[in-house]
Amino acid sequence: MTLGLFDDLPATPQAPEWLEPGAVVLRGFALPQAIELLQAVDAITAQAPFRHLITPGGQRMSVAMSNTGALGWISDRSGYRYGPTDPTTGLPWPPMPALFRQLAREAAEAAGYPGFVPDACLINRYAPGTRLSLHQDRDEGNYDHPIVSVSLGIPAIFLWGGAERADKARRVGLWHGDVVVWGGPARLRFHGVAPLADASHAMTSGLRINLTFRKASG
DNA sequence: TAGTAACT
DNA sequence: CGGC
Repeated sequence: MTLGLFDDLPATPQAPEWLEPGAVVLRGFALPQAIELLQAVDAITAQAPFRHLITPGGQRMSVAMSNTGALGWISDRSGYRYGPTDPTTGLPWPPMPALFRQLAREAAEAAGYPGFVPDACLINRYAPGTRLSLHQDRDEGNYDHPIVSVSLGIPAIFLWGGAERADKARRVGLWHGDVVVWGGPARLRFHGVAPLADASHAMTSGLRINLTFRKASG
């Protein structure tokens, strides 16, 4: 994608691409806010720095993570959970910017989930080679609320699996500005990210930034 | 088990 | 694969 000067500029408003009932890719949905979103990520991660979490099995995740909002997702040797404070600093996670909340609500509504009010935004930073193996989002209080995932920077191949880990995963390209929303019958689908290819993007210093919005409590 | 090794 |  090093040649794709205009890869993040869709020629026309894009039709929603349904992966299955309940799950949709909104191409370019976050493009108008991309610069502001990335500026906010810089401000947030100046307070809650990116770090590589450890899985319960003791392995270092290749994705660097931070959080914004009342709750943040964390992993360590004792498990996965949401918590109100950053284990690295002991401070509350930085408050979620109104722009983030609004984008998540609008994307969820466009996907058929009106009234989404996220209380957690996991910020994932991917460098070339970074991956995220297939998993389910199962650490939230209930599964009535959708997941909203915003892609910024260099492209990735999203792995869209099934209800069981062994199900074959579909490979879906995600570019700067794309937003994936899944909920309802698709809420517990396995998903992940293939190892990132080398690429560059002017707005992210050659990285991919992913914002994943969830309602973790309530 | 949000990762890895150790296979085929 | 074994501890939440």
